[in-house]
Amino acid sequence: MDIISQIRIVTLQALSELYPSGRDIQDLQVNETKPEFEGDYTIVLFSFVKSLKKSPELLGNELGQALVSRHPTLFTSFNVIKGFLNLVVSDAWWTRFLQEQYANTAFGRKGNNGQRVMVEYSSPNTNKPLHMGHLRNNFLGWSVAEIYKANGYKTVKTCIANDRGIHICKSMIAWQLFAGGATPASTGVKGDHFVGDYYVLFGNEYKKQVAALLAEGMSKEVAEKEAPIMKAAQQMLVDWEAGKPAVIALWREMNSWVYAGFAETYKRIGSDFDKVYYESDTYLLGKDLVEDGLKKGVFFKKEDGSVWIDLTPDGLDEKIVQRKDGTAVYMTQDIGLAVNKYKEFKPDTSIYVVGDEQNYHFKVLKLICQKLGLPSADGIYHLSYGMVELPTGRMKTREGTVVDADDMLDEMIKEAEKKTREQGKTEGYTTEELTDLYEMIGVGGLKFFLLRVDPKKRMLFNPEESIDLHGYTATFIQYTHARIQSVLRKEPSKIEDPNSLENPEQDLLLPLEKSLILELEKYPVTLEQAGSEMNPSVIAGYAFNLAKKFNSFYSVHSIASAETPAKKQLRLKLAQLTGMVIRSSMGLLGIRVPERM
RNA sequence: GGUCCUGUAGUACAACGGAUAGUAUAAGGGUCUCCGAAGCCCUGGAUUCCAGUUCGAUUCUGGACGGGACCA
Repeated sequence: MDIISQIRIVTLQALSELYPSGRDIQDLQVNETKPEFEGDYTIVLFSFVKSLKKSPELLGNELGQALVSRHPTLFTSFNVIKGFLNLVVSDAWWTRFLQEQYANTAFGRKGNNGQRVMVEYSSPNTNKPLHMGHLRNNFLGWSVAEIYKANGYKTVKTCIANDRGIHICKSMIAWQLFAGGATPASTGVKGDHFVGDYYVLFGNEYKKQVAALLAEGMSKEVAEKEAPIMKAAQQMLVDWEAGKPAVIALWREMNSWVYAGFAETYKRIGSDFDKVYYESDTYLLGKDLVEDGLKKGVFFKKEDGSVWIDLTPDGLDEKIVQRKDGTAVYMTQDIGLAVNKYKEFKPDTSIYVVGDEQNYHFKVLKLICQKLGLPSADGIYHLSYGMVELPTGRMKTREGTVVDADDMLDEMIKEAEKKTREQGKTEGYTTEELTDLYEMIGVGGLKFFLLRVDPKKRMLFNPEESIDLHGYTATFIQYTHARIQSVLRKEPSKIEDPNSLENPEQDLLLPLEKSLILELEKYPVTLEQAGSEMNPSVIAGYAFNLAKKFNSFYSVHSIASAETPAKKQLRLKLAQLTGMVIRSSMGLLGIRVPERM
């Protein structure tokens, strides 16, 4: 059990025995002691001085006295300052913790809890390549799934490919008009970029046509509707829905180019899915649910035949769920897909990693599902993340201000190579090992940069800063790992002698050793917190702090030539566990760590 | 018009209602005859404003002013 829980339990016990009157104390706070005071953990006394009718000082002293005398193996001493009871945890407790965990490769991970979580993320449109926003989405979704896995859940990673609709028709029309039969293979252009280029061409041509119509005296509104290329795209969408073979064939082919392109990028960033849904399969879903909802009286029909739900009692609006022509809206599809997901995987929780511009949509989705009485409804959770902005403002595809994912990855890897060369520590590496190392540093750096921020917050992406390899970065942590492995490699005497740590009187823990152990001990709790908050940035912050603590420790105390054999064993174990926890926590972010760099 | 999110050093990010608000960057200084200096150590700067709740507010409530998103 983790130390804070343990302290909480013994404290509650002591309190109820000392003061039978105040048994129902709930808000017991156990915090880390601030560095300027003596102690490891602190109990905040203010919250229950009132109910016990004692001064904080008296209460603190009585409680501290009781804790130290009843649990001599846990606490060695205490002090009371104002309303704070500071407890010193015994070195023996910390060394026993280290002894028990240093070889535990699954440290922090939980066993199967029987719960199932589905995480939908990535979900790209198939008409253009991925950009920074998609990367934040991918990294988040993948990492949250891994964090759940580590917390004992069964996870299903899923993705919905938005493979149909007007956007892809625009690329298709432009390709027909301007490509002259060119393909990714014939041009050597990556498939998603290739198709994206035609999407841009469509936009340019459309602008030209609208301008021409305006010059003829047409109003802006009419011109935007009448531009021939737009009409052609809309016709193509109609033909697609009618299943016209030539259109379907072209659609298939262009999508296949895009998928090939995506596959390359996914491979590079390590994204994977257990199940991919396609909008072309799901866009008609949900129609029978509309019928069902009408029957149940959850929905109502307007005079024009459109179907709505009234959410004004819930503080929202009326929301359309089926158009008057009987076609589905996004909401209906999403309900249908939610039902399908539930049928196939029975998740207890179904997480959607989608940008915060869709907060309203998901609120409504969940509410409708609940009103329909769908079993999946309560498990729906929108993991909403903020937009990625550039120093120049928001990214806009149409204004060409997007940062392309592939370009950014290339740049990061190039920078990693440059800096690694400057360091000149890679003697004896093969070419493949070098390539792998550059990717590890480059891709890892980008992932860390995007994951270190609380997901729900908007974040600023500054390309200059993102390629920095110092400070709060993946590289710093990777470096720490490499250096730990270097020490362990050089240390010929194996870690052994399980009893060597049980001599606390002789070998007190030094402050830097202790602070490192305390940090290591927090890993399981941190992992739980990251899971319950669905927040990988918690892990990122933890891994950084851990690396920092190790570096501080390492720069002062020698491992190889420790003062005593027992100290050496202790430090070797510390180093080994630190290395393992770094690897494990970075792994949850999808970031690999090198043995050397 | 309505709903929701958000405001912390020059910049980017932290802080279950708890002690003197942390960290990174950027300035400057120190540090490799000794396990990896992509490191370590030292030195300055911030809670938008006004009320309220509380022993205690960056945190909770209301308002003002900024920033952002969504709904028709």
